[in-house]
Amino acid sequence: MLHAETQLTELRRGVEDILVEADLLAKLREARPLRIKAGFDPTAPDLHLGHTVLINKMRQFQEFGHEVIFLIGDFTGMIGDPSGRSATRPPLTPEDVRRNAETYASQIFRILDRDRTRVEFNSRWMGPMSAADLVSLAARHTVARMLERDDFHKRYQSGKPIAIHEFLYPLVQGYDSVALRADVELGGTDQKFNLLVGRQLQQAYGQPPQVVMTMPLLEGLDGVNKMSKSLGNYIGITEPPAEMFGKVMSVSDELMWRYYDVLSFEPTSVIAGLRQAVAGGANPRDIKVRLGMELVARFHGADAAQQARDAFQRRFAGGELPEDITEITVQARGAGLGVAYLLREAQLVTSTAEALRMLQQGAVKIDGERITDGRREIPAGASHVFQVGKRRVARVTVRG
RNA sequence: GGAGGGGUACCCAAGCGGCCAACGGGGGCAGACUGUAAAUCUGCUGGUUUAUACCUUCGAAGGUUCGAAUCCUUCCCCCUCCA
Repeated sequence: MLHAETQLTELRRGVEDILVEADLLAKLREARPLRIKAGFDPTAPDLHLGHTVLINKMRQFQEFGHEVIFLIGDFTGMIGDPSGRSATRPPLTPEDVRRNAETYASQIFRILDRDRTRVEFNSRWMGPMSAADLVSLAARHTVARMLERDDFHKRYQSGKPIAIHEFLYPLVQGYDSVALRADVELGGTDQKFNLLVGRQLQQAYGQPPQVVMTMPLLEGLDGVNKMSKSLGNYIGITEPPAEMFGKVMSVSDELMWRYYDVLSFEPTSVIAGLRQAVAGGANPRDIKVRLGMELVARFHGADAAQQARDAFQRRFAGGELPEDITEITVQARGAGLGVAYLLREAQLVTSTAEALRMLQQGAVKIDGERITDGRREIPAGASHVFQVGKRRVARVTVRG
């Protein structure tokens, strides 16, 4: 096992907060595999790179020889984390939970080592808990401490209702740490309060308190908002290689470094070297290519990464067409079809008005030749490659 | 319960009787350039068989007017202050 100080240096990377760092160092010095816990929602997972910041940290612990526990909060899911939202979630059936757990597995084991990951469900210990046990658990925490949590505090102050069961969510999550005898718990910065409750409960149950590590929320492709599916600024980990690579390349040169810090597995020393290279005049594009390849390789393998890069370079640097072009057939009206209508029928644009705009802006090419006349008729039976901008391409055949 | 402020296109936000398909910003798309789907600059950013035309849109429904996002009535929804 690596020297404790060395581990700590790498583990600190990309982390928002470590509470308490001295405790972590002490635990690492014990030179035993630590139990690293991270909890996940049992709702349908569709992970993007933002989520992987946390999973990457789990992997890092794993590489250092620690025991990683992937905890699915199937019991907690029935309560619903009160953080922020007011609407209660619909309860999940056991089948839902099992199916979601499988989906999780298929996604996280692209990063984590399956053989060294322990998957747990908190219903295992929460399910059999008796009412007396629950009261006993509740007795170990105080209302005043609960009200320290920001959203509880605000709601209490403004006289908005707080249901009793909402207090149970942090308690149960904290009790999970007791049940697992966790040494470290990982979570997003928004989970800080819940993670700290775990610390307090462990002490109340006579256990050494876990170390809490919070991970920052990753900025999305726009570099401003947090990465989220609803904002559309995300890179999903199941996206096809070409898509994933392209999205990485679309990140600004500045944001690229942020992604390097929290998403890359390259050692910090290597990244520092890359920064120096760019400062010395190296093309940031090439550094970005490197990051794109690392990420695509992680989720799709090295071959796919090579292909994605080569295709990208041929297409955008070389101006070539992509290799597999979508084939579309549209119906002629009379002897043929006007270009503007054809583009709409082929769904390369959403309306005739947009087609005319694109034509006017010189965005449309037929077999590589730029055209601006939307009235041009494509005769029935003809088949050409149509491009709208750089990214929309299709081979369109006009059927008579 | 009382007083006031507001609901405008994907988002924010101007307009307050005709020149409004509606300023400006963000986002998005496109072009140029390039070192890339970076940065920068420029243009576009309701729809319609391709249109100095027509249709739909400014919370909802009515009304006044030659003409309304702009005025009136009713209704719905948000926010702030007082109690």
